[in-house]
Amino acid sequence: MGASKTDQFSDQQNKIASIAKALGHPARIAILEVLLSKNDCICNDIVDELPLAQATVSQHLRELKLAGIIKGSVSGKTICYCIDEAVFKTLTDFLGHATIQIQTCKC
Amino acid sequence: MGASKTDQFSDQQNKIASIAKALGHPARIAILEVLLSKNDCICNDIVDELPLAQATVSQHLRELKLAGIIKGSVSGKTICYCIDEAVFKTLTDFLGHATIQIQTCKC
DNA sequence: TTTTCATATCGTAATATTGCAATCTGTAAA
DNA sequence: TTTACAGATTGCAATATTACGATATGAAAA
Repeated sequence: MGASKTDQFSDQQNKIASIAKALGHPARIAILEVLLSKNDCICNDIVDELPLAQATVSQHLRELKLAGIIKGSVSGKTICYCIDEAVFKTLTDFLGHATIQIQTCKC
Repeated sequence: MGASKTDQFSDQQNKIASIAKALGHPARIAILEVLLSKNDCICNDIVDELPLAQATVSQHLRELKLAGIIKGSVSGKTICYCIDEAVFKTLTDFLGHATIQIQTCKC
């Protein structure tokens, strides 16, 4: 074995996990921060601001795209990356609901 | 290479990423859901409710513990696991701030 | 003390992720 | 067209994660 037993869990659980997983790397958090801080979100800017090679950044962007967190649209010679608020919200909602349910620990 | 270049990113970025990473597996989402749904959070219950072997569940609990998301305190023969609201909040806050900053995409 | 039960840890195999150089693709300028 | 540039993809090596059987640990019950 070694592979995740994703089929044993609900779609909801897998969905939330995959979004969280996509956020589970400092480079991807850094990418989001760059996207958030700019109006014009061109990939080259991101590469310039990260301590990683172009190929690696492109790969991280792919992960974020696969999880649905960002969307990229071709804009001439460059690509415009934007955050998809809706998908982002799936995780926020889960965390919100969870937080409400947290009880004072009896132990 | 292959290892994460964590030292190239800020403590904040690493912290948020590590919490998100810990949530990045459906089994760990399922574990949290079990913990949230019960007042008495004994590990054995968790094992019973997950489609994974005891050793595997224990390992997932360890990951959540390492990320600071849950805390386990020995309670006689069993262990009581509880969610740490504060650490949980670190991610919620990041997502909250991010959401506010999201701008309508110009592209 | 021996047994039993709950959980952790170890060892190991399968698979996934991370990172980068090199290369490919597609667009716009020359 | 050729050139140049922005990104994506490929291939590969290093490392990390996932899963589980087997075993260890530690506490209460017998």
